[in-house]
Amino acid sequence: MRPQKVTNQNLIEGLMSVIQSKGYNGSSLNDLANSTGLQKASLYHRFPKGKKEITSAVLSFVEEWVDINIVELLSDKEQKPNERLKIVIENIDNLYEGGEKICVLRALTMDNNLDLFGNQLKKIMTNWIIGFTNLGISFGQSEKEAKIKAEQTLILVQGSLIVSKAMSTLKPFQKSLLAIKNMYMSP
Amino acid sequence: MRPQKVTNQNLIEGLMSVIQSKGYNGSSLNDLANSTGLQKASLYHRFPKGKKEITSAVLSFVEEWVDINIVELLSDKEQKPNERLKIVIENIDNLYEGGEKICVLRALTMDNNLDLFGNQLKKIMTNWIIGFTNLGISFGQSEKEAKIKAEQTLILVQGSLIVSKAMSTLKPFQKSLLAIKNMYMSP
DNA sequence: GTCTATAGCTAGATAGAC
DNA sequence: GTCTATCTAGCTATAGAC
Repeated sequence: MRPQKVTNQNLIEGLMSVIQSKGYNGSSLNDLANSTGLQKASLYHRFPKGKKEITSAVLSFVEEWVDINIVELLSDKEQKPNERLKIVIENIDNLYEGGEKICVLRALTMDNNLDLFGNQLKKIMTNWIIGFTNLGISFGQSEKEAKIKAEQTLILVQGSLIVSKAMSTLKPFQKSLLAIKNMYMSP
Repeated sequence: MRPQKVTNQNLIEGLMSVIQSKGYNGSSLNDLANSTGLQKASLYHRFPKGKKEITSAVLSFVEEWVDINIVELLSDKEQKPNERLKIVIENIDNLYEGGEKICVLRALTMDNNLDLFGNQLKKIMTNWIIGFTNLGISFGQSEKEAKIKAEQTLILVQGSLIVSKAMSTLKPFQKSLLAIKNMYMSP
């Protein structure tokens, strides 16, 4: 067997950036192959089911990323709630590059793709909400209140990314991150 | 000349529903033609520049709809602010069919089509924000405060539509409409 | 103004050499 | 495991009859 030209890790990062900016239907296998330095046929060797499998792998990567960089951090009772929130907000900011990047999740919520990836999308969003719910509880909120606010954080991030993109200014996203902070830190 | 089989109005409504659910890259000319009852070639007769022109026409329709059913109503000083808000919230609810429908604007901020439709998207969102800013001012807010809240309404609607879609429940959207009401009506 | 037919192309996917 | 070459289906877009 020949040696791998590209590690799986680098592969996924390249693939994700294409899907993130062009969406599922907008990303051709040529685009995807070019982003990795491999040929189309080689991509099929790694992902026999083609674009669907590639996208699913990207979503698995995102799921893991969210678990590590959001959910677990927010749930870590060894850290003060203030500190947890601060770090996670920074992570979210970095993930979307300050609001420049489109969210992979949004890119896949179109009708034709929901059948394919709906379960993975739901899981990632559910985990995100669980993380922020844990944070709210640590801040002394009731579980019900914490859940409502947690859902709100997801809505604010997703919504502000759209508005930022369409209005070509990063301010709405940045302001929403601030609003999330204030939601928890001030009364 | 033969008679038109379909009026322009009916044409646009069919076309919009396809683009709304499948996105720009996800909508083929066959999809678009089928949704209208015309053949592909007939669509080209009505929209010589093809899919781009079709999409642009849909966005013009949306722009007009927003102007009439949101911006103008919110700015109408003959009506009490409470009343204006109530009616507009109902209109938004109907537009998205309670949260079932994807927003055309979102569908087009996605696939790297911003080069093609960015200006129209920006205009529609700007108008939306102007409308709600006028409402806020009528409620006694400062212009600055009103503008911030207006932008917030757009973020909440867009964000909650995504979350509703992904989580397959209409609750986030419905709760966000309520939150918008409370944003203006309660202190 | 609408249709059928088709050109020309690019998409996703596969075969087989190395 | 990666490559070149190629298949077929679907795409956008056009030509021309009615």
